Amino acid sequence: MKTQTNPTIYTLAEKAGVSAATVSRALNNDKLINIKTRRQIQKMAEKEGYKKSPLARNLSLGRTGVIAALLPSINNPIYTYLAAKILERAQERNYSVFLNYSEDSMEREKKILNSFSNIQADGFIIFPSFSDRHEKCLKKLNRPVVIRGSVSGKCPFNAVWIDFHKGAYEATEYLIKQGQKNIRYMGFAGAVSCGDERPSGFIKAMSGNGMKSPYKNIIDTGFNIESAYRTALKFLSQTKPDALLIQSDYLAFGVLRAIGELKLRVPEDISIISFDNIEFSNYGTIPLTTMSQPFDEQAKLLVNTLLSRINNETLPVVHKKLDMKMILRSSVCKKIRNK
Amino acid sequence: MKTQTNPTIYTLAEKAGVSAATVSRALNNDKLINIKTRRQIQKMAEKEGYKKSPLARNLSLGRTGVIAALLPSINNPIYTYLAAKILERAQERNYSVFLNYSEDSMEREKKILNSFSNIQADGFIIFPSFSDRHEKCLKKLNRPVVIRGSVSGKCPFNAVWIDFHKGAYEATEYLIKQGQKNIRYMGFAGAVSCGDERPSGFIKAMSGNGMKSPYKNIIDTGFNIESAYRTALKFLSQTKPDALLIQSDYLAFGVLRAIGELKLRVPEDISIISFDNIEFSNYGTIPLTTMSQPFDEQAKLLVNTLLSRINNETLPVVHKKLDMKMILRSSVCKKIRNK
DNA sequence: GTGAAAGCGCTAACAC
DNA sequence: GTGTTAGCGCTTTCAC
Repeated sequence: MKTQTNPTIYTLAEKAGVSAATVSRALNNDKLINIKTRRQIQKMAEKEGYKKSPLARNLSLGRTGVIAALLPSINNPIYTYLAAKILERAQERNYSVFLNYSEDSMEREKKILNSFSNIQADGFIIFPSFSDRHEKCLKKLNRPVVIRGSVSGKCPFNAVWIDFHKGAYEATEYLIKQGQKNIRYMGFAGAVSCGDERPSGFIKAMSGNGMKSPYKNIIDTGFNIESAYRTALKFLSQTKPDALLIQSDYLAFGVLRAIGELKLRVPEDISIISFDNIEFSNYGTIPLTTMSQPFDEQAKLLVNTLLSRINNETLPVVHKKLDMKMILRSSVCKKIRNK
Repeated sequence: MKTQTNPTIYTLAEKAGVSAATVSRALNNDKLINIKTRRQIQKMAEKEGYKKSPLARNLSLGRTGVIAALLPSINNPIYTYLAAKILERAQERNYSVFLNYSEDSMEREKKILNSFSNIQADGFIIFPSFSDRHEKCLKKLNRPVVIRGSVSGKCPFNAVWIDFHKGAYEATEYLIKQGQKNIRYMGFAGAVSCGDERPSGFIKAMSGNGMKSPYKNIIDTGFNIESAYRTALKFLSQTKPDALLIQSDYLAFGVLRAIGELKLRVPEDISIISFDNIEFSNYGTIPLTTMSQPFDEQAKLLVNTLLSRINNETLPVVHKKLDMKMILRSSVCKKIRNK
């Protein structure tokens, strides 16, 4: 019972009395090989506990078997969740994923993007969070890329994104229908420069309802939860809007802290709708009404389009927009006006 | 300006008029190579945009360059955060990480563990969440393992864990000092079987203060946030304890929803301490007092001990216990008794 | 239908 | 101090 080294196609070949090439073909279920020998070899491999070496395989195939991903943040669960789903999908297809997070700095985002040309990956998944001016950089990669974010029709890369414009529009309309008048949008202003269409959806709904200067109703929270908290604390101690539309559930939790400190009640004093439908949004003191984005479908789409492109570089570029769904919970109420 | 294939040690060797072996050595900064030629080759590699192929390197070195990890859950941010930190540390050392989540099923945990013997990895990081009876299974792996969880002194694997016992003890003592009397512990009972020492710390503190039958004060919430919510809703509509000690911030958010629905206030009606110090615990309507566990240090320790072991299998087994720190926030108050 | 042999890009034992 | 060579485990072209 000695510790023996793992079986390889050579040891199998020897045992089976055939060549290594035959074993290789048989294990890849190559139709060229006689069905009987094929089965026989497969059975024997199974029995010997044979495991393909991805390393050797990939080296031989001239690929790396890794896809590199750039995501915005480690703290917002939507991204770690998406990352986990991307991982799962990729692992199913025998790819591994090299994860990177830009966190809250444009410099870091650029740096990582540049470092991507040093890392050999078969393809890239990019969530731009500070700038959409990455084209030259991504072109230099010289490898398939899929962007998670809205792009113009002529963008040469695959892209999948969420219809935040429509989502924000619907959410705002809903608030208005509930009798809310003084509504503010809160979010990271920098996101607009890389295709965040929530503000524009908000503005469209507000102007459509005859409200003046909706642009002034947009408040920059900064990128992270702490800055959202601080901004909200300052803002809400001066102003008492009826309702808030918040860029993400994540930032909403920052705002909620400010609301709690100011002894305001949700939704009686202030209604809230946010975006994403992270698991936490359904828990905590007040379950949040939110615009849900599809997780599994999105992750699947991201890795599938990328892998198809990797395996066939001549495929046409695909741009795919996904819809949101409103999840009604307890953070919005009907506004009763007594005047 | 044609698309040329990447430089290899061979193309470099040719250009430099030396052998490939020399290039390889120079790039590994091997002292054997004349310092001048070394620098020269390094410079040229830089200039030509040479990138080492990890595939070829690892194949040659007879390793895979991957470490496989089994974590409990994709939803509790503490694990995704820890995962991200583990990833970072591993990437620094040129290892990639194969992540797996057992989610809420013992079957899945077992299945993944078994599948680990099929995946060639250089080492394993295991967070047991349902059972600690994995020894035979882990032994079969025949590779270095580090366990994140408490183990007995004779456990043959590396392990690092958090001193939850002490943490729970201190948290409970603190509640008692604040005048809380009727205190309950809520958490996933199944965790005890794999070394969760929070309940025992809680019991020790409670009995030490002369409270009778502290065992009855332990409530099983199940594994996930939804079951924690349901359990709390049922429990709290019948009983009104002074304070709750909750196994994790994550589960606390489930409990908070129940508290919110029952129109109870934190901390006026009920005080709360939980564990982990995830980012969310500092936000939401009420910032949570929590027992913080070290993230960065933990991740570093996990991958460092594993990698040392991988590179030197004769190293002694290390068991390392990490301390918690109490983070005072707003979910606990002094209990004023009027009687 | 199967085998021989070269090649993927690197490392390391051995020779000089 | 540097070169030669074999080898890591697989795929695939070309022969037979």
